[in-house]
Amino acid sequence: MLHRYLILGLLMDGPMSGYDIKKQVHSALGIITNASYGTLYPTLHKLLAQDAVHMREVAQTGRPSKKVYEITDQGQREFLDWLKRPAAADQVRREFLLKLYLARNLSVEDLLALVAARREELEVARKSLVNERDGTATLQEAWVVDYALAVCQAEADWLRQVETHIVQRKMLKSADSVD
Amino acid sequence: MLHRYLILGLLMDGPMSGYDIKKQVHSALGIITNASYGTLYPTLHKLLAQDAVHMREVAQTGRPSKKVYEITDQGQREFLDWLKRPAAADQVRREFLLKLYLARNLSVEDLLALVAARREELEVARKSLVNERDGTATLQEAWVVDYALAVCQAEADWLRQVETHIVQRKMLKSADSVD
DNA sequence: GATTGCATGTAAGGGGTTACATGATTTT
DNA sequence: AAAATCATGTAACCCCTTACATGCAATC
Repeated sequence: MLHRYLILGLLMDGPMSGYDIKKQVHSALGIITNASYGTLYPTLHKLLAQDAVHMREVAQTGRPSKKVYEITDQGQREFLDWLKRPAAADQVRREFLLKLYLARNLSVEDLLALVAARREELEVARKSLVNERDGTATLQEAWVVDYALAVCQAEADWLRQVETHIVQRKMLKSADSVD
Repeated sequence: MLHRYLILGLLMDGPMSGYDIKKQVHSALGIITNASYGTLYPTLHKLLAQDAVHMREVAQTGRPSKKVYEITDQGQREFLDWLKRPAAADQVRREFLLKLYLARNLSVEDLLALVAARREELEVARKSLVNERDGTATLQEAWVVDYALAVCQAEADWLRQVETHIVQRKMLKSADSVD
């Protein structure tokens, strides 16, 4: 469903091919979705069958011909309706959080290793987001990147706290065993 | 896949029925997943068929008999292997972010309404998280709630910035039209 | 007498990923 | 000669949600 509106929304700025859409998703929207061709093309076909878009084939010299999709009036109406409705709750599957919750079964050392690995991942993500932030062309793109940066930073801060808890508990335990 | 390890992880603390698992998911793990019976029972059946758990039926007086699942050695190995592997990347679908990205097509008033609605939602979520935080029994539960609170706060702060941008742009526009 | 809690499940469908398949052209 | 870019798609599968179906016991 999300990808239906994603496509309609991109087509609001002008006709595009499926390939063009994929490119834009990959470059500017990775924070929102990782949609692949296996999602994008079938969704376009569905939109076409439902007259939310229409399509014309454009021949090109030296390149395969492409199918350019254009949003219809009906499609525009559907998109604007969706846009004004309050957003559905985010669906986020956070494997790392689950691991942390279930980590009673892990030694303190393994736990710290898990946390450290996550922090490194976050740092890598943060750096690439900072780069991305410099290349943002529109205000909207900047908002999305800023969101990702804010969440990234919040998780990093939280992780530092978790790390402190773990270390404190470790010290308590060793104090116990010394007594 | 997530729910496979979730179940194995909960069974590491002792045998449980599917119903027990559902209760624990609902009370302590709502931030991580909202798994319903439609996920939990079939996953248990799969785990059973693969000898990661075994099951015995326990008759009860005055209540329906229940099927108590216990993790096997093989299941424990599988779980601990998973726990030590670095976590898979979070899978996300953030509808609100998508709307904001595509909101070029919205009037400033509608945009501000969208943002305001989101801020209210966040405030409601924050309050219920603060309550939940008070009721946490284990360190792990507290970590999870703290994570949710941190992300919630980060998004609220970011939204305030976005709101400022929108208002500034609005003022720029009206200054233009005065000239 | 109605609702909530305990306890189990299935069926249909939605939304998505991964891998595969094809083929020309341009760049390295 | 190999790899990347342009361009389209399908098939199989996975995970999960929603809605439905059942039935007894305890509480309000």
